[in-house]
Amino acid sequence: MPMEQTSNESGWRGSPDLWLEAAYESLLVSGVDAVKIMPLAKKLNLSRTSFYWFFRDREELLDTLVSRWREKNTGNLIKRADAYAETIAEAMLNVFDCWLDTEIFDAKFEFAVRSWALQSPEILAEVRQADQQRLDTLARMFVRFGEDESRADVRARTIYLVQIGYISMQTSEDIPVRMKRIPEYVEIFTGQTPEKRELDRFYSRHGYAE
Amino acid sequence: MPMEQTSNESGWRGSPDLWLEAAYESLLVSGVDAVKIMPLAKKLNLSRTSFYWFFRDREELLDTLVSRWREKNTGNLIKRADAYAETIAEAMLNVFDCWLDTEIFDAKFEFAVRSWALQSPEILAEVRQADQQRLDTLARMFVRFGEDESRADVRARTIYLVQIGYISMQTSEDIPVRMKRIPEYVEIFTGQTPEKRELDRFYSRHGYAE
DNA sequence: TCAGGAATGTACATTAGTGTCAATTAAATG
DNA sequence: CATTTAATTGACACTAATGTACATTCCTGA
Repeated sequence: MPMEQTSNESGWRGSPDLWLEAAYESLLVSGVDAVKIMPLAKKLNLSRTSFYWFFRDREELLDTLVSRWREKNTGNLIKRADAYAETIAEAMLNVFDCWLDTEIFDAKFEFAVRSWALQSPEILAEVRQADQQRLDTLARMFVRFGEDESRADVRARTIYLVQIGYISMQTSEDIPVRMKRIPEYVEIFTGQTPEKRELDRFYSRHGYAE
Repeated sequence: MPMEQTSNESGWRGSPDLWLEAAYESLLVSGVDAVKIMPLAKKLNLSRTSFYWFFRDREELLDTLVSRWREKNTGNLIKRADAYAETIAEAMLNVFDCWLDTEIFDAKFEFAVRSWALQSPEILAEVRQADQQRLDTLARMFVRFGEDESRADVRARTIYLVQIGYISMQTSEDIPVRMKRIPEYVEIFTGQTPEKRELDRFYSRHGYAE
């Protein structure tokens, strides 16, 4: 039976995942220009050159990071927007899951990639494509609940832009503060007041008691 | 009479402004890590070392860029939000001026600085302070028109976040598209439908005819 | 017109990164 | 236990950037 190839399960110290994880962390806290082999090696206490055993070059490492981002963030957002809901308010709350759970949507990762797009046309193209997909999905959600196309589009934009804006602000308020604002956001975004039971379902799903 | 010290008015080829302008452009199109003396020198067709006549070092150049940003963007946004208005819809439209006129608010500059904040705690502190000032001003605007504190706060956030999000998306739609969306945004943001004459005043101010 | 300061350029020393290669070490496997 | 394979390493060659020292050029005003 083959051994699991993740991390340092095998007696050796290094592994692609180890380097990738270190790269991911550097990207998040200091941006793409900090993702350099030398500093990563120092962080991992490995010789710089052993990196080349796992990756052809720095390029390849960065490409892997992008794939990771694409799969995680865009994928999950679309899933949430398409999830079952009885009212538009409930659907909205489903989407809000993304903004509260790092497992579903990685905001720091998102910001890091968007900043990266500034210096790389290829990344910019990736980001634009993601934005388009996400906006389309959100607009579709409103149409599903009877909003007309043009209105659905502006509403989708509002929601999405607020979130991207929030991410760009890099603020991290504590959960209670954000939870308090939720009903008001739902109302502004959908034009509908959420039912108490809808909110309760949402709060409980996030392990939050009023 | 002293000669004007801007640009290359004075028979010399170089000047602080020349370097600063080149730095500004590089920052905008490729991010702070592209603001390096060697490439700038190449761009300006000057010897790299003559830079040191005008600036102590790279640090000093970057500091100058930050001051520029602080003065332009935050300053003007606050002015717009405090401008005279008869209704909240009109006030909102005043603020929208920022999002349509590069002279008033430099969105690319804004994004570049925010991305820069990722790798520099000092810049992050600057950005946070700016956000706070801007949000406060916007909230004050809503309070002025009778909104209660908590509601004013969420509304201010919504508007501001949408704009920051828009900037982060780095999309550049043409003016007609954006203009079409304006009335809907006003409605979502303020809860009030703008009067025709208010919109007309806004459109004409931006040289746009329906 | 020429002295002196403003601006530029050349040469040098240093640092942080990149990637290649050949030698070596350590685990897994027969 | 010997062999193979996976992973690690140090030495080398290279590039792009930083900043300093010093000589040179060019404009300006006395």
